[in-house]
Amino acid sequence: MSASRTDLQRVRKASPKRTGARVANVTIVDVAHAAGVSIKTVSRVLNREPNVSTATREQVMAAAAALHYTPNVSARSLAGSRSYLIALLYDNPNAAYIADLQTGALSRCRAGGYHLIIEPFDTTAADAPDAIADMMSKLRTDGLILTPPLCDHPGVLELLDTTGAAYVRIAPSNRVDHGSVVRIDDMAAAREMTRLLIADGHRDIGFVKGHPDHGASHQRLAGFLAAMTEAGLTVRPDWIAEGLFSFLSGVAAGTRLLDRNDRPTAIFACNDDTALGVMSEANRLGLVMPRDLSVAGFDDTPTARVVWPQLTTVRQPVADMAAMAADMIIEGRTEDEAESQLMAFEIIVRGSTGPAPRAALRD
Amino acid sequence: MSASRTDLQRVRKASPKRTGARVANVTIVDVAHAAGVSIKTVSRVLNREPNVSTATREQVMAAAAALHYTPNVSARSLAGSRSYLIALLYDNPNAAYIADLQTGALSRCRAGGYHLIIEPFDTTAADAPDAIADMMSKLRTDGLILTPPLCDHPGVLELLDTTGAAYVRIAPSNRVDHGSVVRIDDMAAAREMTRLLIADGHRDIGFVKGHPDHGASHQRLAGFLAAMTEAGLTVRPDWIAEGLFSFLSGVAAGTRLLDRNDRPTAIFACNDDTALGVMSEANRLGLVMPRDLSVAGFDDTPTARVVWPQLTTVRQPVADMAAMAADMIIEGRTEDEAESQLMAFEIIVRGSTGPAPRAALRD
DNA sequence: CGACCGTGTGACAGCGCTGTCAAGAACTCG
DNA sequence: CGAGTTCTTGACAGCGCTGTCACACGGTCG
Repeated sequence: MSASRTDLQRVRKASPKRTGARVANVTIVDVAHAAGVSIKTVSRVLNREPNVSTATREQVMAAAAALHYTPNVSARSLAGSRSYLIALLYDNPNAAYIADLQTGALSRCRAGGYHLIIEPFDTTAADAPDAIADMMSKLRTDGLILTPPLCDHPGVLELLDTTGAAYVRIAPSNRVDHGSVVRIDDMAAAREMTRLLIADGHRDIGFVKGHPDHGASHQRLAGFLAAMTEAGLTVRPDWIAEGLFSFLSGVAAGTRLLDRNDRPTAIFACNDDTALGVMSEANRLGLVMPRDLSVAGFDDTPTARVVWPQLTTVRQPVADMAAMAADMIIEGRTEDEAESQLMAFEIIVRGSTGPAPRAALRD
Repeated sequence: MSASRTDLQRVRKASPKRTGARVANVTIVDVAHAAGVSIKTVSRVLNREPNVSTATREQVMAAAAALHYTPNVSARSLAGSRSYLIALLYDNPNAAYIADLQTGALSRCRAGGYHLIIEPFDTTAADAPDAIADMMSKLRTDGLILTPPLCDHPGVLELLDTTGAAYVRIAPSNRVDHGSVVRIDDMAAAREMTRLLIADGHRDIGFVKGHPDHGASHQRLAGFLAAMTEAGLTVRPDWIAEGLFSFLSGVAAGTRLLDRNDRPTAIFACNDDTALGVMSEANRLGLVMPRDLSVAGFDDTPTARVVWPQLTTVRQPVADMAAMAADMIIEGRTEDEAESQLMAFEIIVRGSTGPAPRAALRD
């Protein structure tokens, strides 16, 4: 212990070119010296390469630990083929969703000695692919995680395919079999949620669509329709409202569906923000939930637990999905054959849904 | 145009060691060749160093543009003193707050050719400083942005001071004159909000404290007390409830303050999440806002606009604060004398506050 | 008009690490 | 027991760039 401490002191003093103010930098040379081997052998041990004797390996490990050695990412990136950098690309207004993705990806990155670069991109900008290419050549990222709606951007996908970059798409909507993919079964989730409403006695159920650019929107609608059909219920076209995944579009949809005499007793919105908009409008119209109206969402945003009544919704394991994506990149599972992972969802029942009002007793 | 295009082709073909699948990498050598100068001169132009003739500068710029050259960050970091990497460190449950910080910091990073590394840290873990030191030596970050509550962690501050790392603290609570700082005047903001409630006729005002570890909590309480005192109003100790910045602590505070006969007509909570908890509890107790109770928060989280009624709150320019912090690091303004920036806040009046009920008419 | 200075430019070393190759040690087998 | 094979290790080049130094040139000044 105290010996290694002394070593450290010496090494620090010996190296002449420390940029004074920075953290002390122990290099691979110091470790090699301390362990009595060549730097290449240290490199082998650190990279878990085969063909190193156990004795050597342990010596090196001990020396590295004693010196608190941490390999320099830039040097590794420059010399080798890996940069230990993963970029998370997004263009998504939903802060909570992004935060969850980051948390998940970061947990896996940290475990693997990787770091996460986050880069927001404006999907609508014409030069989005250029900006991404620029970033990739600057940083030499080992892989990209694409989130909706970026994961469906044709130009971006084309760029990545032609350059052969490693990338994983999270919850893509179209071309689901294109590239490596991590997603949930949106259709099945929406079907289950609809079944829940039906089981509560609802027969007059409205639906608010999601943003047409997100493929999940269409799958969720399909799930809704499937559940209605299998229950023998008719779907009224005027009870299906447009939506854009935003709170305000939910308010507008709420007005369309609720500010009338023949309104549905339950509304299933394509995501939580929209559902919250519907609830806000229901409040304005004096409807009490779930007595007069049941509302269900999709995503389980933090806000869903905070409104009154709390929102019944579908939970996607967003963090787990991002962790899986990071994993696939770190382990190089995007290389040969693209992989597709289907993750489990969960229906979260809270106060915003309840038994359908018995028509005879009201009005 | 077509000439340079041809050059590009040739260069790509000529360089033997492209890792096939990656993005084509134009190096500084290619640019130097195309411009007919040495690589050092190209480097000078790219780094805006002085003593380059205008003619040379323009030649180099043209060649770089034609070749779509982007300097490799790792190589720059390894060879030079800057890494073009800024780390945003956080340990904060509030996704929206972090997302805003990221957005702000990223906007400035991108403008300066920098990249943002995000690193969550568990403040309570004993080895937080070690983990940060580890990250710094791995990545050689040019600077760190510390957010609450990390920006008040004594061990972390000590580490950064001894290593001489560049860092900026966002909204620190204690030792405000320590290191470079970006913040708002929490006390003034809380005072103004309280004045607003008083101007609405409220005399019976409750307060929910923030997390005791965040200095902002204390300053906000001080602002509240100052406004009450200057208006000649007495502050009832039993109308000041503990809080932890969380929704649940808001619910608990709501129970304490509202589930009784002599309750305040207005409650000012130290942040939005807490205020939302109070509102949730008010809803449960059948109180209608703002008729029976006014509630004000602090932060202007996205949720504040989404609940019913919408929450009156204080908006901090979170993104701007992070952008300022990134700016200070990029321009090296943390080096010599520490800088302290005070940013402007804004009172956002929405539906959750209104005139005080006239006591004579109710009860 | 020679000593001196500022300006513009390039040669070169080397940042810390990994990939390649070669060489010695240890082991196998007919 | 010698040739062939595998294991273990190290020397060395070089990734793409910046920092240092040196050099050539034109201008200034006593």
